[in-house]
Amino acid sequence: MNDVAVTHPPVSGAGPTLRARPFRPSIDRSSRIDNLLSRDEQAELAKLATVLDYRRAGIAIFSEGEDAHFLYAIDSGVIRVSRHGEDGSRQVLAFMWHGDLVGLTERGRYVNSADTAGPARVYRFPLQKLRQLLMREPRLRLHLLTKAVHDLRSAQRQIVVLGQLSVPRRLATFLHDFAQHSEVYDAQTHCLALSVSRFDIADYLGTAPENIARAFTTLERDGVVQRRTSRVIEILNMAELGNFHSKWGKESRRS
Amino acid sequence: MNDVAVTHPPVSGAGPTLRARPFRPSIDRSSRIDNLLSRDEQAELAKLATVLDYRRAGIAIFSEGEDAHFLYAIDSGVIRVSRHGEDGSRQVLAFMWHGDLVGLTERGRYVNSADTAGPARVYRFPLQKLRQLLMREPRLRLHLLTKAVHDLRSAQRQIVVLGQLSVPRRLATFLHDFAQHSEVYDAQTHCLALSVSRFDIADYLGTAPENIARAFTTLERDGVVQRRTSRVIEILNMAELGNFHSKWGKESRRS
DNA sequence: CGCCGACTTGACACCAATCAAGATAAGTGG
DNA sequence: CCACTTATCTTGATTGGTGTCAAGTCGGCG
Repeated sequence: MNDVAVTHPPVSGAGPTLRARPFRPSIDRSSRIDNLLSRDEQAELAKLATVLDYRRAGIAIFSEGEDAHFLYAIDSGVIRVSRHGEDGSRQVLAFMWHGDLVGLTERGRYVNSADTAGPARVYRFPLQKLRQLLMREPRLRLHLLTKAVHDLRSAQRQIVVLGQLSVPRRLATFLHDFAQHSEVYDAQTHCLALSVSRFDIADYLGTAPENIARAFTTLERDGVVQRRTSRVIEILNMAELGNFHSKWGKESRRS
Repeated sequence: MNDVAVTHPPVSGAGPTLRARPFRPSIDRSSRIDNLLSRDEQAELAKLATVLDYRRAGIAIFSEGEDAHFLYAIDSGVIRVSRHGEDGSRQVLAFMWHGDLVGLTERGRYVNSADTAGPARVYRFPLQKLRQLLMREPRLRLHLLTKAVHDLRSAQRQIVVLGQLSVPRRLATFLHDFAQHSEVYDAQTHCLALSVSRFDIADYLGTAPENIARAFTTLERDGVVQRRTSRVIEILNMAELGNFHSKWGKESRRS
């Protein structure tokens, strides 16, 4: 019944009944969406945007292989970007936050899948009109280039994490990254509210949920974190979490 | 003595004695460098370019953390893009080929290191002048955006490889990708000339050289490849090489 | 209050990391 | 051109980390 979205349906395909609502260029949290863009450009973008509200976790925004008609910009919530194997395996490529763009395509089709990791609001832009706007507004390209380069750096970092680090160290890195987002980290209490499941973390770090639990135990034993509940983690030593080459790491080999 | 480059020195820092030589917009192999660019734009780019010739493998083009002054476009050869751990470990992020751009930066510094995996020729563009040109030529941004998005897809693919696949399957994927480049793959004889060492492959696939050798043995046992020499691989079953989810794969788990 | 899913812990097998050593190829100097 | 030196590659043996199956605990929701 309430399983999906609301005021503006998130069903894929161009919904004829969608009511376009302007998206707010400047909200309390500094919107990274519209950095670099002038007022006019923002206004033009806003005319294209549709607001989608997702009520709960696990709702598909789009799936890999589908014909791509939209680009999505996240307003609030956390979006999982993932890729699925035909055997049922899943690799979470990234968790996306406020200001991030989602909807990477290749030859007109989505390369990845995206779904909600919890309640979320996103802006939806029709690719066709976005392309036209892109032709008219060269500055918008620079903006997209900045976004793409940012995502590229993140992806490369994840390659290093998966290629070099042990599971406990991967988890430490993940927690460190997650704690950079004030939506889920309270710097006062040093408490991190995980908005994703152990399955999500496991699929993001290329391992199994059981190993995530074990890795938490390891980190607790070494005194860098403390589980308040399974979803609320108190961070005792943030510096150690972010330190790639502290203990638990795999080791090197010579060239 | 001859350890480094030639007609146009590759030493970092703006070399005052460098002689700018126009780079050829269209060479025999379809140059992916200048797709989407008009003649005028190509000409402008050419005026900025310096040609660097690297004679042998292992020469650093730039290193992570350095102040970034140049963007590099590969003409011929294979370039390793990698990141180093303070413990001596190395993760090869990508092998770059003719037409690829190298020199990702963050806040004015190179994020990665790049060095030659063999003799190579690259074009070098001063970032300062490139930025000016970028302001004047909006189409160039679209070109760079295309490149960045391409690299992003490649990086995401590598995340899946490292996160999901066993070492033999990773090697199979690597060989499949390498064989897409006609510079090193002879479609007639089905022979792949590896221009990189076992160390390079190991660091690219997040494992050790010994395991690469073992993975080769596995692939041979299953009849998909055959080592002619350690650097020349005959490919017996290309389809199987590219099939992510054939045998040797790790398995799934449910959500 | 009780069911159910998410999380955790334990046991065990297996893949991969590591150390050691031998085989092959390549580069160097006589 | 050959002999020597050296790096690269391969194989073996052993250990440790992680995948996997199984069971138990915790917490939330009906």
